[in-house]
Amino acid sequence: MDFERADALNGAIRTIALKHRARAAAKLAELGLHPGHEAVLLLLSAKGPQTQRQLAAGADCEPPSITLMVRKLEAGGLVSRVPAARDARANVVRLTDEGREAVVRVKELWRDLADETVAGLAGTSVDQLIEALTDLARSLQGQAPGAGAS
Amino acid sequence: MDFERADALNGAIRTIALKHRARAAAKLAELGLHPGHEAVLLLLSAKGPQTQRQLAAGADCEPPSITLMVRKLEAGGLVSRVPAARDARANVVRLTDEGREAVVRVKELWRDLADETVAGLAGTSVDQLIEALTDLARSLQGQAPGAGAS
DNA sequence: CAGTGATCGTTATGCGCATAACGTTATGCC
DNA sequence: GGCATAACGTTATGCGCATAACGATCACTG
Repeated sequence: MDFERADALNGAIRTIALKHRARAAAKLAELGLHPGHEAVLLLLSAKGPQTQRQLAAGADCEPPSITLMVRKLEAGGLVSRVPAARDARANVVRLTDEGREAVVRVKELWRDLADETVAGLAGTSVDQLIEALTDLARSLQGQAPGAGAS
Repeated sequence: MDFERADALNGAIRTIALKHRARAAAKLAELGLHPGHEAVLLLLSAKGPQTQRQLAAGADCEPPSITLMVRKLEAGGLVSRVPAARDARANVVRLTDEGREAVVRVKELWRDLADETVAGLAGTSVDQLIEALTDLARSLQGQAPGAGAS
């Protein structure tokens, strides 16, 4: 790939990441949340109570990030942490009733964000975009860190 | 858009942003750089010496971020800051000779990163991907923060 | 049963990025 | 010229995310 195409690709990813995150942050702020929190809440909503390790894996981030996010969500009353029954090292995180209400709003917000995100597309259909993005995301997710050109 | 598609879209963007950034960070670390620095260096390389304000606009970030990045790049000897001739408030940032050498390596790195990024694609062509991403990036860049669904 | 290694979670630290508040300089209007 | 307003850059602060180092617990082996 020549430099111009590479730069277009990398630069577009950078721009998309920044702007999308900024928009998400603006919307989440109305609920007192920050970017990343929605991933935890939606995961808990989709897959039920789970340990912080599982949350880290599901949210594509590292355990220390989960520690802080869960602490904030707990302080906000959206989530509760109880020691795991069979493993004294682990905590099981679950949604509170208040958390379940918040999830409803987060889901609406999440749909609004997606609508806004695709609102300005010029020549790309939403289906094309989603397919391309999910393909890329899956590719990056599974890839070993040393793959590709060296 | 239903929630599942919205979540696929938003989640894919989040994953792509995280993984792409992590890969970029790993590569840039070999040059003693951090994510974001490459954007500044490539901008200076492409558009010549410019003020920090212009860098902020070109790199899609805010002036305080530029202050710190430029400071680090200057400490690393890749960049020099001189007071602007016609405006005592502004600094003009330019590449040093060492910075120009670094740009060469950053460009190679940037191409490698792009190659790795598309290496695992399943059903999407590189051209489709780049077109979709640049379309989306341009859309997000120009959009007013309040547009779309409310 | 004792000891070794892996695993869960936390703390410490560092960077990118953001917003808010501030000092300094430039520019517009009168 | 004098003054209000805007613009450039910096500092302060806060969050997400990362890695590295640590204590506590589990699981596996001799």
